[in-house]
Amino acid sequence: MQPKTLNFFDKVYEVAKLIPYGRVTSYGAIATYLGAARSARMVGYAMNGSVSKDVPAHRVVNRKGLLTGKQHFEGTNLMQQLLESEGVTVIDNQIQDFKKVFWNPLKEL
DNA sequence: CTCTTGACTGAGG
DNA sequence: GCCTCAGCCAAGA
Repeated sequence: MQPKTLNFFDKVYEVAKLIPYGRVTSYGAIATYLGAARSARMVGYAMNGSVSKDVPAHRVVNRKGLLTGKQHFEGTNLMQQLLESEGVTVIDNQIQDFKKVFWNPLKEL
C-alpha cells in the first residue's frame, strides 16, 4: 500500500510516462487512476514541472480532446505538432478521432 | 490557519 | 451541441 505521503505529482508523472506512442489521455483519467477522480485539476497543475520530469505532457489533454495546455508549451503550436508527429491528427487544438487515440490507464493498466 | 489559483469535470439551460 | 455555474482538491503566499 502506498502511503498517502507519496507526492501526488509524482504519481501523475509516472502515469504520464506510461502513455504509449500515438496515444493520448485525459486529466480526469489519470486522476481517477490515482484514486483522485475529483483532482483532475491537480493533474494539470502537476504538469507544470513535467518539463523537468521527462513527461510527455503533450499527450495529456482535457476530456474533450482539446489542447487546453498548449499555452504552457514554448510555442503556440508545439504541442499540436508533437502529437501530429506521433500520428495523432490535431486540428485547431482539437484532437481528431479522440476516442480512437484515447488511452485509458484504468483499462490498459 | 485562511485565501487564491488552476493544463478539469459534470450538470443545467 | 455550446455556454455558464458550481464543486472538487492540492499547493503556494
